[in-house]
Amino acid sequence: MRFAPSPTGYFHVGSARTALFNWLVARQSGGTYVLRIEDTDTERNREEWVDGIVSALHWLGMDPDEGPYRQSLRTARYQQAIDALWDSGHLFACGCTHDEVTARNKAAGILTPGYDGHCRSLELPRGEGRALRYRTPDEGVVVVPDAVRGDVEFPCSAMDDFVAVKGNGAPLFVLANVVDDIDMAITHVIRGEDLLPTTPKGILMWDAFTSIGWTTDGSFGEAGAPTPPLPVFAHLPMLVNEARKKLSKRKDPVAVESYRDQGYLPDPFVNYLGLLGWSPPNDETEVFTRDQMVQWFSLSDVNHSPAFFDVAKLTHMNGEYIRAMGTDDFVEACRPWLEGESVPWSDGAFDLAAFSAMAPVVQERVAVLGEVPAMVDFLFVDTPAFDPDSWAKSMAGDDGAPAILEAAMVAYEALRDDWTSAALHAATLGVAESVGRKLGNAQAPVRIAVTGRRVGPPLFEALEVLGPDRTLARLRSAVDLLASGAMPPT
RNA sequence: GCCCCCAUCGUCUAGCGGCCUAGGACGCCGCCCUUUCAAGGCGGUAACACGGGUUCGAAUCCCGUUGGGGGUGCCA
Repeated sequence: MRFAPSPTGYFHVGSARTALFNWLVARQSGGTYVLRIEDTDTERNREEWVDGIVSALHWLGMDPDEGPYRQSLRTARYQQAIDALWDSGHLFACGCTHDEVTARNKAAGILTPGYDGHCRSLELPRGEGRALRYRTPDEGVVVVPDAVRGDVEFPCSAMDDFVAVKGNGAPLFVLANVVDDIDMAITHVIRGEDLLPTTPKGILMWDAFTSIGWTTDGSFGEAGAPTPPLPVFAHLPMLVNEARKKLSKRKDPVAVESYRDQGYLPDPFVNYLGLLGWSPPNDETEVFTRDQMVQWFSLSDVNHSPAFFDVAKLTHMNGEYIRAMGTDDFVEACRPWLEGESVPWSDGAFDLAAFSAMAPVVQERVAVLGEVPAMVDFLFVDTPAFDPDSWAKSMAGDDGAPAILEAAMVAYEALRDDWTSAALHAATLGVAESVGRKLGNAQAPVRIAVTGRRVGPPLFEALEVLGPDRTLARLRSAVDLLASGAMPPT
């Protein structure tokens, strides 16, 4: 099978899902999964997008068995195919522009799109500026045998003589696609449903190649093999946005790269993708491994209706996977987010040992790795960045805050030789009692003084890792800040 | 306009004629646990688009309607 994206932008989640389903069929059938870059449109393709596709597939754990092959490198082969189709009368030259066709249609009272067949029987010679159109049958139907939907019939009467070769001689999608599928002996064409309406055109062309005795050129195997039988087609339901429209590269968050950068893990990402348009046959669980997916997957179980890409559910699943990791693996996975360039602390301030000590309680609290730095930044900065709302509510807005902070300083000072979360817990409990509050309420000023926020990892574990010197210094400066009435640094 | 596809909770889905007073998951709401926040536990909210058939029996099969989507490029 082949995964055949066009390098016109970031790697799309819909493309990732298509790649996955191809990969699954390949893995379970012993087939070869080929990456083919469909870059015949030189205007819109850029090499950097090819790199993006390759690296995204690698991240997803779906490196191709072969490729990337590039259609842009196979123009000579397409030329042979064009000549063969021309010589056998399947193509005719047409110099009409889109505007001319529209104008003629309009003059004839037809306001709807479609080629009017103007040059069909003119027998124009091939030449610069003349496109080559495929002569579609006037009647009959083309059946697309689809592994997901069954046979889908398209009446030829509704099929235009479509352009197969541009006026400058460059092949268009359908032609390059079919020629490659033949040369590569593709057995399964698994792609998005948006391609379903163009499939009958490809089938027509495939049959034409068969009828003229077209043989493979040996670029992907044995030369001279006859055109293989039609592949199995499978058109996957579209991935849609909240408005139930096809996911748009411009308007929707579809770039796989951005999910990777936010700290989504490849395994839950692939797991979630597998749930879009398919579900395991046992209906026992939605969380499964790649191996299980390979074992259970079947094209015939793929749904027919569009699926909404739900980031909330993906995020939940990502969190489940994070929580299931071993601590060491979690720490390792976090490192790019902690040792990169956009961390909220200065160079060299990061301390892996300190983070590792906090890791278990952090791990339970993040759904994506990108949330980790904000969870532990207080450990690595000189002065915590204070959240204005937290300060306003539980410090400036709480008359009891200074007393709590003072009492905490005294209690913690005595703990210097027994600086453990358990001892800190007990001491803070004592502070709370002394001011007549519950622990949950009394720990708020301490938490803000030390971490800058009302919300964060469990306080006593955090204090233990921070150590007595910094903890006490922060309590001191919070008291001073409160006394001065000044706003804290944010 | 024409061609094609689709239709179960807000979302992803289970269901392939009786096991369905429709199950699970995400989300949302409530309670419990609790050191804030999470996590976890328990409970709740919420769906077979509509109309005809077929059948002893239909969410499941057929037809139609409506609604949504895709295609209709010298893009892929």
